[in-house]
Amino acid sequence: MTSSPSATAAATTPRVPRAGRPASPLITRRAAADAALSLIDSGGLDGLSLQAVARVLGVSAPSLYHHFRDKEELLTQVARCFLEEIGHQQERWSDDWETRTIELSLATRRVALRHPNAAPLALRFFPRKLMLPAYERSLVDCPYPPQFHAVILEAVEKFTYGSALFAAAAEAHHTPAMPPVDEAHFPYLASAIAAAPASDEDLHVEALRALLDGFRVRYGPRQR
Amino acid sequence: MTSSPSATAAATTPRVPRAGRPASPLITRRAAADAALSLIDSGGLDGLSLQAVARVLGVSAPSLYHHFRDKEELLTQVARCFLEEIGHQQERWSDDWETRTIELSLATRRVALRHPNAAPLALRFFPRKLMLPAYERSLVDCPYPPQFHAVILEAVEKFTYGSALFAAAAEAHHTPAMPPVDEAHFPYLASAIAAAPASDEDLHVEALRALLDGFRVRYGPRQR
DNA sequence: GGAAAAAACTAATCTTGTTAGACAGGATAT
DNA sequence: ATATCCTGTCTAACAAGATTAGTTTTTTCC
Repeated sequence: MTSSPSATAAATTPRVPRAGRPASPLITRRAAADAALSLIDSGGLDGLSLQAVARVLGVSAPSLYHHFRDKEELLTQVARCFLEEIGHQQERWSDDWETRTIELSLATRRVALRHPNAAPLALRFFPRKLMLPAYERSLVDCPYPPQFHAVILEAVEKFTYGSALFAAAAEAHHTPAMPPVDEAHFPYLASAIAAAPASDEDLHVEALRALLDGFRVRYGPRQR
Repeated sequence: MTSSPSATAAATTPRVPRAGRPASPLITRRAAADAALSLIDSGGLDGLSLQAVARVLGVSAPSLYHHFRDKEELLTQVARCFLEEIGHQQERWSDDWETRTIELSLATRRVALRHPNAAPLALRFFPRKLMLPAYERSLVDCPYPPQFHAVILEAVEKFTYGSALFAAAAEAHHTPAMPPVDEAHFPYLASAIAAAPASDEDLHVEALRALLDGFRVRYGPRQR
């Protein structure tokens, strides 16, 4: 965005060292975090080195320390980018509470799958402060009494991130979500898998719907 | 357990180098993983070095490579220890499906909180193969029709690990599960927190109960 | 115009994962 | 018994990478 076009050019060309303070900064926290995220996507979380980030930006590694206290702080920023992307998944969100809850949960899962290597960062550097508006938004039109709001928030959030993180981990390690199951040893499990929803996303939504049904029966108005 | 008492003694005494093959191996995969887990508990995941593990065992770092291909493989073993501990949390598990499901979920959460720094390993190196018996056990007496088993498994597992991992992360970083919330900006959220269950564990159980209620209403026998 | 701060650089350090190759005690087969 | 091989450890050395120190140039602000 704000980064000059020369920045990306410098990535391919061997970096030509410059001296002194440049007219406009070569590094922004934003650009560095974007570069890092992109490198993590392609090379894994452990594979990320400050040198690599610096190379993309066309600067030397120690220069990054002018913008970040240490690598941790850069990763914090990456986590922030990651979580922001969830909000940008959809132009408009549904007005119906249940529908919107499902939309948000799915969006989270999709972003995790788009950045499987970076997803664990969301766990390490979860910026709760930044999430507060989202929580508030989700409660404003929540159709259940306030004394149940905390439980509802907890249940939806933890299920959503649990699902997203595991899906990301499976994707990152190129392992199936479930290994081949010997029907002789595990007959119940085998038939459970055989009868499972076609796509993992369908499975996710169906599980979430069960939870939402639970809210209705447990916290909703008594029928009759 | 199997490790000789001299092993722990060597941790304090400066290691006296020995030559050649010892009568009985100084290193076992088990002892190494235990040592690593313990070091991770006290010094964090990033703080773990092979040298430190070796020091505890009273050997030199490269010796570990005779038992593990690389650090990853050691960490895999640590994750295995971690997950095993969940099963050892309770002597006997309830015969009632719902009760046992809650017991297992809570046990998972507690182990995560006992090893908050190690918990993320469960995500990176989830040994699905080893979990199969647990899945099967959980389905044998599941009171719902088989076509719903996959969804039920998914929902319970993902919520459980989501909750456990986030609780662990909060504990590891010494940050509260929820930051102080400005009542003026986020009135709904503020009152949700004020009315939340007293303990985080109560919150966890209550959320899980909502999910279990959801299964009942969605997959149980139609009333009337 | 000069001072101070900003933003980059180079050089150097230190920790760590990992590899290579040596060595010695136990196990096994003759 | 003895020669041989295997095993489990060691020491030495490397390469990568995070981080610190100190330098230099340019911009900005008075």
